[in-house]
Amino acid sequence: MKVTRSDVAKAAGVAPATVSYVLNNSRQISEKTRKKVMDAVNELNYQPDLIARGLVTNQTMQLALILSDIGNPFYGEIARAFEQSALEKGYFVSICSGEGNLNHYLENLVRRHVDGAVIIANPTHYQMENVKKLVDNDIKVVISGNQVPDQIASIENDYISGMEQALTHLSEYGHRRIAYFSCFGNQSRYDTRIDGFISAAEKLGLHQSDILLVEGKPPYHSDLETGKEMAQEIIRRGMPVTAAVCTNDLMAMGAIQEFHQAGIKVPEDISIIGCDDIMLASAMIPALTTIGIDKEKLGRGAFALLYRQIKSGEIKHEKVTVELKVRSTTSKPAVR
Amino acid sequence: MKVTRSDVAKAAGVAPATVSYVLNNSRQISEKTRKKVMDAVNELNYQPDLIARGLVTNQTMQLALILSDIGNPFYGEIARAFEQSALEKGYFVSICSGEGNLNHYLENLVRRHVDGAVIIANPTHYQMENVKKLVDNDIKVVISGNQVPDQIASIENDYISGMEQALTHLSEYGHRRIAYFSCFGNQSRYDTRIDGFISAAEKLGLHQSDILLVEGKPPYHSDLETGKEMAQEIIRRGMPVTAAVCTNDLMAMGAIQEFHQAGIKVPEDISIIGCDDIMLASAMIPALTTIGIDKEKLGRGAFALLYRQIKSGEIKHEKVTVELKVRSTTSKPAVR
DNA sequence: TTGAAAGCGCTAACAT
DNA sequence: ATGTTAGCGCTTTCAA
Repeated sequence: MKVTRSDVAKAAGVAPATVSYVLNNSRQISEKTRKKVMDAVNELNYQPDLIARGLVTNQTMQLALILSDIGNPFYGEIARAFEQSALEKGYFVSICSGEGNLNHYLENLVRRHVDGAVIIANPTHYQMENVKKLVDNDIKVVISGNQVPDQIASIENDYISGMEQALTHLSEYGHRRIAYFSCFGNQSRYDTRIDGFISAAEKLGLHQSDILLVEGKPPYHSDLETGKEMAQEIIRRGMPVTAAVCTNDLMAMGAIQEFHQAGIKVPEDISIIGCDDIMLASAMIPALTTIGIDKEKLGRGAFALLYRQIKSGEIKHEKVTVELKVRSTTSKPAVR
Repeated sequence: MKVTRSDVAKAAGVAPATVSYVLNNSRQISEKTRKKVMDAVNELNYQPDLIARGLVTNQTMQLALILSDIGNPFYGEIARAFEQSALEKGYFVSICSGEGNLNHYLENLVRRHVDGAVIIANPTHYQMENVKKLVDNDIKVVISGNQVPDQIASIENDYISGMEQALTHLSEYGHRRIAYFSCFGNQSRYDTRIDGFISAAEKLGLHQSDILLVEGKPPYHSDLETGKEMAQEIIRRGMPVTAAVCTNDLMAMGAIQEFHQAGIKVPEDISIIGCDDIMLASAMIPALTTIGIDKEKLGRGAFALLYRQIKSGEIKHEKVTVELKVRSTTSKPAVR
């Protein structure tokens, strides 16, 4: 049978409220009473019911982490970091994934009284309007990977710098004709990667006709399959580029595999750069050159931002630095 | 401001309870009243508060998925499948990961009144005793990857068959000296992989002195690093085997990388077999030969088992078939 | 320093 | 067919 506060009160010979007071440290309590209560608590192994508490305090000590796809190791690694730091502060985290249904989740959060939510997801998978509803219901929100209004906290990777590092690296090797494999539409301004790619290309003096933007299609997946399809497109077009930068590592890996199967060598025939630096990027052979995202920092940073907002209401916008990891899928282009 | 049941009742001109009755379909209601209520509900966009409801029904429509490491794509893919099917039935899922702290989580679950929990984790990361506490508190439980008492439902992969398939495959290629890289201790009986390996080796008539069990060390991680270390050990011992089967793909990938760096070719010099068939196993080059686990089936099956138990109390033990995926990290051993 | 009592938003047993 | 009422287990205001 479940032990309640009343059981403890009875055992300790005090009023039920007193038990709450000592457990929450919300009142001066005599040493004697405190001891009586604590003894009973330990004896009965009493743990306050969080649902009941939540009903009155409107605090559930529960956070939601909303992700495009928990099966993607990139999100998995972020989730690990986020969860770890949330746990340290006593929060429970619900991970909400499942591509199409993100809106459904958002509605659920207010009914469940979560204290806060972090959204790290493809912007095409949810509506900002629904996020506003969270805010209206006093649920604190932190977003990554979208254009957000000032009133919503955010944490973003510095993709502009990342793309510049990537293109500079390729340029130094002598690449002039470079593709970008985007999981978004070319007109999308959600993501700064495309802009970063374009402006870096300009800065390096690449001809506009030499850069090739391969765009994604709804529902804008960013997985192995997407990368394969884009590689196929490059092959179909007769290999008009000597290098390609991809939206993420999964797409890069898919592309590499596709090229490999077509007998096109990476990096000899085409250099490939990914983005994210998932754990396996460095383990594959050849090791993937990629724009390294600090997933630990992103996950922990997102929590810190959320926590701060819950505690003090402060809304901040943070930027996380990224660093190109030069490995073995890039090299000088073959002379011809 | 939050809209409550009373607001709806007032707007519809009925008693608060009536609102509950129509929403829950728990009583005969005249069409007229039903319409009045539903109109008010839609007008005000009322959503019953799940915390309040949970307090009285003791049902939270919330499930916990307890995983060793959500950063490991194997678990990520399972989580995706589990979450998907839970969502279809209206459940919310909290993913609890973070290696050392699993016990901490288990305690939390009863305070949060989750309706059920699925544990797919390294048995060394939690105590069965704590699981019993869940059961005592009427939280339904399904476990995978551990030895469970009959009263606890389970879903297991048929590793025995998997190992037999793997060793038969190697044997057909002519391998006689084979290692097993375990993330567990050799004495561990949690996991059927070791047993499966040993009995398959016997069945195939391999000499006991030809098989080499490399065992893990506390805290029994099963990641890239572990695989690397074990590969080093094989190298240090002068390559006494021509093939190795690993506890999971991550370890296999780590091992392959380590061998590669030492100038030992896979599969020419040593054949490697993984286990899990994570998404990237087929994408890497060379593609990984691995014991394929049906993660979709495992995740969905775990939910189905849990759901059934919640609805009818029925406790079942299920076995999921596995299938060796022969790819490119295995070949005939070099003659010498 | 402690106790009593109201109420969080809901369900369900009891009345009408 | 509908309304009234008693809790669920807790926090917190008000009283002593």
